[in-house]
Amino acid sequence: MRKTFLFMDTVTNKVDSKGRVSLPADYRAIVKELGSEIVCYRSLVSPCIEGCTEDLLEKLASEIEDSNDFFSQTQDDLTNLIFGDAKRFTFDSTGRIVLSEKLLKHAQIKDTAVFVGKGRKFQIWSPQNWEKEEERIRVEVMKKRPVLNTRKTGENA
Amino acid sequence: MRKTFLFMDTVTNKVDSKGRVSLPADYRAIVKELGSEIVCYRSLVSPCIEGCTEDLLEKLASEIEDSNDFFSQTQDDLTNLIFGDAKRFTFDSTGRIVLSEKLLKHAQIKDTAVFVGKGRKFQIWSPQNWEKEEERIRVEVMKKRPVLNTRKTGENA
DNA sequence: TAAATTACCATGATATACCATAAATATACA
DNA sequence: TGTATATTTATGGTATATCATGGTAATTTA
Repeated sequence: MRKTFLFMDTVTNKVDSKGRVSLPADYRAIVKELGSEIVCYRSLVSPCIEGCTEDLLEKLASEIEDSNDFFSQTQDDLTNLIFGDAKRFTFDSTGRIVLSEKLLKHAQIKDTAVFVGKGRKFQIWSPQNWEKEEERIRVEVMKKRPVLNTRKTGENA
Repeated sequence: MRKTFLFMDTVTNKVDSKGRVSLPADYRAIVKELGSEIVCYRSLVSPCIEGCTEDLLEKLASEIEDSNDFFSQTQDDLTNLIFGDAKRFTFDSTGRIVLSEKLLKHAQIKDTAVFVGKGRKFQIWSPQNWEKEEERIRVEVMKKRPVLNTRKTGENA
């Protein structure tokens, strides 16, 4: 039995004319082993699709429910946005899901999708947008690096 | 029920044309006993590959998850950088992993890999780069410990 | 019944698991 | 202490399984 469930790595797959795309095998293995399902929604801040297991959304819902934080209203609103947008995506026997026109348009994906692991979540980008985003992140993280290095879990790499 | 799990020592192994390389036996023993897997990613600051057990990344994921909120931009950047680059590496019955072209290129490794233990993590260097790095570290340490630097020959330093 | 959606099959490319041998290390024994 | 033997480890080669992807059949739905 596996102990860890992390979406990792960056994988580029083709998207056919029907919006079909193979979910990376590693991702499928996680979903299968958790007995969960994949949920996708439009990222609130970036031109990309965001995905996670249904488990995680459930956890998020519970947290909001149990929270007595006065300032959680913002997060509550954001959560509503996501749940309003999210949709389950089951993959067929060959491991493909069919992304909707709405999602593809938001991420500006035509015939190629880039899956980017984010631990509990993952993102799906167009190659062009991901290239830009990767560069932005690199610059951003380098700026904050000294701060990160003081953290116990901070990578020195 | 082992007490300590530390990657130690420096081991040099061959890398074949397919990127296959034997993980040092001691490293394998740790992974096996933890029931975990090896995860590797490009070092952000050095021309080398970094590795650790999946457990460690899992812990990191949980900490990020708990410390920041679900929608934090900082969290987004961090997770993209770390998990987007990291990849699981399972070794076969003979103890080898297959390093990706991306990792090998970053570390400038051709046919020889140097494994360097770093406790919870380890690094993989090309012989040339490791030689330089070792020298750099030596100089750095000496700067910070002038007392030790009374001897002119730093052979045993 | 036409269109759209979903499930299944086929195939080439790639990655992975396995086998055999060589080298290195540890162990046993004289 | 030195030599022989056993055991673990490293490495080259190859068979096998997996994966991504194009195509098609079955099913739904409008």
